[in-house]
Amino acid sequence: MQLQKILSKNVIDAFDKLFNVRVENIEFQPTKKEFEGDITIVIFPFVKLLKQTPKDIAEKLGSSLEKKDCVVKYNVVSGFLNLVISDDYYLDFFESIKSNEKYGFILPTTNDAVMVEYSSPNTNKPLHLGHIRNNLLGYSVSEILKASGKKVYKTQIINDRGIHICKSMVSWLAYGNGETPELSGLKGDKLVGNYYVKYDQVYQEQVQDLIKQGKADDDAKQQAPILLEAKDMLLKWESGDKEVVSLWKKMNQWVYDGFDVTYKRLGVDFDSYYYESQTYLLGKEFIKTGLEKEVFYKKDDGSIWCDLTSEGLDEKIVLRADGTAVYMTQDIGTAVQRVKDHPDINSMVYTVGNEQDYHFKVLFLILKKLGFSWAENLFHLSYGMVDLPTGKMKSREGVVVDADDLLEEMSETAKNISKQLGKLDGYDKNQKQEVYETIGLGALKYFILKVDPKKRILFDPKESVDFQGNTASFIQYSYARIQSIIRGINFKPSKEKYQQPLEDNEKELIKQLELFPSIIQNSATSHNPGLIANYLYDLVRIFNSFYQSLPILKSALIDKKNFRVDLCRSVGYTIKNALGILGIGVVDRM
RNA sequence: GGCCCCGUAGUUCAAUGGAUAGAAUAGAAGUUUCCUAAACUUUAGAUGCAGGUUCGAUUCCUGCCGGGGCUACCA
Repeated sequence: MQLQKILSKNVIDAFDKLFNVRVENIEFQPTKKEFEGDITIVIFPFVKLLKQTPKDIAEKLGSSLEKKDCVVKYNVVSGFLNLVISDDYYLDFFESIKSNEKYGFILPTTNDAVMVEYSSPNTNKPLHLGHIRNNLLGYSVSEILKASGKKVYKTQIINDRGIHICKSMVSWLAYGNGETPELSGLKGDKLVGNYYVKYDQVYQEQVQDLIKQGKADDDAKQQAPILLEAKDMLLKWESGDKEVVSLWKKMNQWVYDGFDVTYKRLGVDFDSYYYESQTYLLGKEFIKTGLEKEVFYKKDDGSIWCDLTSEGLDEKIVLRADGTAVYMTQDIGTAVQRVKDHPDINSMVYTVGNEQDYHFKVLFLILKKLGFSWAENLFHLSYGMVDLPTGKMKSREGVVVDADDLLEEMSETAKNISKQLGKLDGYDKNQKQEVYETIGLGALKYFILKVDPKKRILFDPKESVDFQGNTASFIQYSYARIQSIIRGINFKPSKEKYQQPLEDNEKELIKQLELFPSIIQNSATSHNPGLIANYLYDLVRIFNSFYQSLPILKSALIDKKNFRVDLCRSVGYTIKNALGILGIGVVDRM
């Protein structure tokens, strides 16, 4: 049984007996290292309730807890009751997890199922650094949720329709000369991206021309010929024009194939894909339903709106006057479709940048108004932009860090450093490449994930990914050292052999191990982006490996006295720091 | 203008309303008979400003000052 549960029960009983008061929530926190003790109860909240001084309460409570179960002794510092936990408790606990191979990785499965959406790129631009942040967040959150015992469906919404796609298509038709990924050797997403850029160039030129001819700015922007072409194509597409649809399919496939290469290298995957082209019609249906239910209303020009002013928001369009779908229409359809396809899900997470905070506020509200039960459990995992030293990334101006380029660069950097250090001599070519990828991508992933998602990241491709300090490579290095130690030992675990009191860093290790499952659980349930970012369970595979090695290592600590001395002196610090880096030095819920 | 997010050591990041605000880097000074020095030890250094709430505020509230975003019949 977990420490917190034991103590919680005892404290509640004690309150009942001593003061004749039922208390519900007991606050535990780790004892600061300056004081004696392992776990601390904050007394202040009870002062008003009991009308006694904090010291008195703490003393009474302390003496009643002392010598019970795992509490050896206690001390009181102002309003803090510090409890000292017995070594036996730690050892017993350790014995219990030592045999459990899955300890800390998977919590008991529940019936909860959640769908996590991430990535969701536009099909006319290659993936960039912002998508990398998105993918890493979404994937990590999925893994955390899985570890917390939930069934997780990883998915994405592919924006495969709309005016932007038509822009690339128009541009390719006009300037492509039949270019394909095979002919050009370009990744499909890159190729299509080029034509989107081309479209924008031509469009800007045409707008300028029109302005020179005396048109007003706004008119010029609306009347550029290439835009009209694209709009025309959108209408054709929506009406199912064969040629348009076939071109659309072809170009989209190029893009998907290109994306897949990037996803694979990044190490993320999806259980399903949703295409807006397949859900926007369903969305339109629910616009109709909403209109009947008077959740929406129609304006004179025929456009349909949702009035959210009573909720403190404004009016939002949900269907254009010409009857075509907008973003909101599609998102409503997509959400409904997902629940239809997966009746067990009762919660959804959308990993989308914070510039869409408002959109999701509105979407969730509309879905609630439409009366869906699952609409109560929708969560927007919102994250900040990734800035470059040169300023904001702007895809239209070509100021972006391309995802593929970045991944390659990280791997190259790892390669160069490894070569300098000469640590990989004796590995064959494939092994080396694998190590470069692990190190390079690990550095990137950790660098991005360690930051609170809400915050902007300043990313300097050249300098910011370091290989020292609070970095993935340091953790990887620790892991490698631990493995190398373990390789050298044979131990036969036996509690009886252990005579000496636990040393502080040993005790700390066990505490951390005990804590691990609750960290996962709290990360998963709190929906707190900060927690999620900091307790990333699935950050590269290194983390898993790292934790797997800890119980083994701890056994060695306990059972091999001779070895133990060396280990504590030379490796204790490594582990401790690695744990600190992983963000689990924060013992707040034992 | 309205709404939302962010302001913590030189820098990059932490801190369920709790004890003396933690790390890492960069700076200064040291450490190699021992498991891989991509390491370790010591040292100095921070809550934008002003109020409020309370036993206690980096955290909650208000105002200001900075940075960013949203405020499209774009997605």
